[in-house]
Amino acid sequence: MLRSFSWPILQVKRMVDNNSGGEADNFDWDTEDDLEIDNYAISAPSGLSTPCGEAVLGSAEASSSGNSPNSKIIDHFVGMGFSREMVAKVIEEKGEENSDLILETLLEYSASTLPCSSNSKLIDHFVGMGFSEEMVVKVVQENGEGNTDSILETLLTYSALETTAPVQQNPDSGNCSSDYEGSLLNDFSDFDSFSETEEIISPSSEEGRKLLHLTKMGYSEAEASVAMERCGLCYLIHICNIFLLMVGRMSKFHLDSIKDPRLFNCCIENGPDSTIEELTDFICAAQIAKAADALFPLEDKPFSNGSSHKKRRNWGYDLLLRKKKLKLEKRFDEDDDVVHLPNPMIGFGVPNEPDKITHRVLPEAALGPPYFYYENVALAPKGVWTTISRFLYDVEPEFVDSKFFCAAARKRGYVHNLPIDNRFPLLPFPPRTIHEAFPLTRKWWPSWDTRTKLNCLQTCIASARLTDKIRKALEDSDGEPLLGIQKFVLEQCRKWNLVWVGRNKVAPLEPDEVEMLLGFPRNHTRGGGISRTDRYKSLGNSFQIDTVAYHFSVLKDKFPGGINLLSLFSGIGGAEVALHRLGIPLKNVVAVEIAEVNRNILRSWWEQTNQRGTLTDIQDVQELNGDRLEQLIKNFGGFDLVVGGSPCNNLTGSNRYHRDGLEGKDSALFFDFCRILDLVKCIMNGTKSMIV
DNA sequence: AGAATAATGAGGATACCG
DNA sequence: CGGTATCCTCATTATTCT
Repeated sequence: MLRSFSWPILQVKRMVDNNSGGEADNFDWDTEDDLEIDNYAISAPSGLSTPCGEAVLGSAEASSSGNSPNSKIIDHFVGMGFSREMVAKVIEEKGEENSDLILETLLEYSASTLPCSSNSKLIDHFVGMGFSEEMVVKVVQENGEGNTDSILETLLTYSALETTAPVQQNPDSGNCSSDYEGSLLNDFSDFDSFSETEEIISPSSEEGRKLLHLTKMGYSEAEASVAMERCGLCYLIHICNIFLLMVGRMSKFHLDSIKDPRLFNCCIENGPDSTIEELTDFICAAQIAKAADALFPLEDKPFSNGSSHKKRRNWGYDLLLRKKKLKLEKRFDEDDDVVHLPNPMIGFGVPNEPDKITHRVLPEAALGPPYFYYENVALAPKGVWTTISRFLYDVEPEFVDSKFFCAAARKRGYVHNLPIDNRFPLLPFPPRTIHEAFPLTRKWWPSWDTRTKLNCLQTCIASARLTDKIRKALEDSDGEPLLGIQKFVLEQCRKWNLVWVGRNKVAPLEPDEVEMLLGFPRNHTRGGGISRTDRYKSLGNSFQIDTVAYHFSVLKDKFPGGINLLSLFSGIGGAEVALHRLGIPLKNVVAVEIAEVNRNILRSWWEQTNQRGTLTDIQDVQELNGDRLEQLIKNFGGFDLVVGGSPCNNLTGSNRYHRDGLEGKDSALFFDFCRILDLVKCIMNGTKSMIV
């Protein structure tokens, strides 16, 4: 019942029906990996000890009345949800130096005072969570104020009734037994279609209230709309709140982590199996990660030996996700929503091949503006593409192997909402075979190496030792080498993309040869202080220009005056180069790229090609929040195209150590793509309707 | 000389296909 | 069930920089 997709074309044309309609998974209420509240209590304080989340900071500043030395620290803790008096008292007692100690004490106090706090305080507490005052008063009267758990349960049940009753008749919904969470989860996790869900849980009369509710909780209005549009996040938050209340704390800090888009994934992946335990697991992991961020300011980087702080940003997830992965593996065995890769891998069609598809029906939510284009490796672990598609408005991925465009294979999936008729390729055609690409090597090519295409260009090259070993093995045999040797050599050549450069001599490709194969201008990545290793790495992570340009070509007619481009994970500028080579003028380009070498490459290409538009580079996708986007969009009136190929290193088979799927610390940045795309859509639609 | 940076070599696992 | 492909990471060593 769940996870049924609507990829019309795929279903009709390519998919052998695999929708066997498995039974609904049963609920998993076991507590095999119980959340340890102790752990939580330890981890969270350290995280809270330093100002970290924007929201926390923001609220602290907003409410800050003076600049006395400890007003800030008081505000800090007040921002976490503690009362001002209590914070002041504790700071008086313990001094303001040791924030860990302060927090611990605060927690002790609040744990002991919460249950017997004054009636009005208790009511405020729940009203602060978004319940209406009347409802809270009523429920507190019914339940007595001693048992906050049952108050919350009842509140949740009531509010669920309030929103679902008009549409859905649930005979059990009247009682507030312990399985209420189950029914709630069933309701909100019915993700068959978001629009349907939306109808059920947010009838139009409720919408404004919910939006208000979310904005009150610290969401920007745009984010709140996204959340509501997506899956009725309100329920999710309620459920998380149960846990937070149990732990005895409720603060913006927590909400911050709930806002993490990965939570969507957590819930959606688990579907009806989502348990409180899993959700709380998730939050806990998020807290740990956040705690790490807060604990170690940017100056000292204990986890990374020098480079990205992205690494530690996500390390807290590892614990959880490893656990979760095991569970998922079990479940996915029965799951049959696996994306089948097309064979031949030509997507909706490639130049010079028959079987083109020129028409498809996109889900309404997917329609632009803006156009979007997302790319990643085709051969990702099971379920990854299903998730990606689900997050990108259920658009069917287009799987294309670049071997139909150039002399090297590159199997990639692209999710986009571009038109697909009247595509045209870049001219001149690049070399399509190894011999065309490297004519000088032809005379060294042995007859038994029958390759005509290279394999995927990767980020690493074969070692000198390997090519030496191959040379020796070949020299040892007179004339035609033994079949065993041939097989070994061929295997290594395929694995490492070796080419023949002399008698018995194979070699890895040079960086400029890779540039040529990928469709970049020669020396695109050369010079400017970039090491050879980095060149290989950047190139190996890049788009194949001819392939991407073929997909982008449909934009040429639509944007004769030029295009505004938001390029996420832009790397060495594959999207920019592709558009440029198509002759589509680049008006305003915002490129987000973490690696400095890559930003330099793009910047120098930009200058060398005498671009007349403006290039804005941003270092980290995390910087690109609603405010920043709003400002950018206001400046030049919206993006026409949002492009991104998020990190694949946790998806690719080449990764021996951390092939963790979409949850991997780098590949999880996919969710930032979604977040940003959603924001862009919201802001642009918002501005349009305001103008009109 | 010692620290920072770059190059090197070794090293499975997953998933698909026939 | 073997054959095959995969935008790779880690520890160590070499090189460059200060």
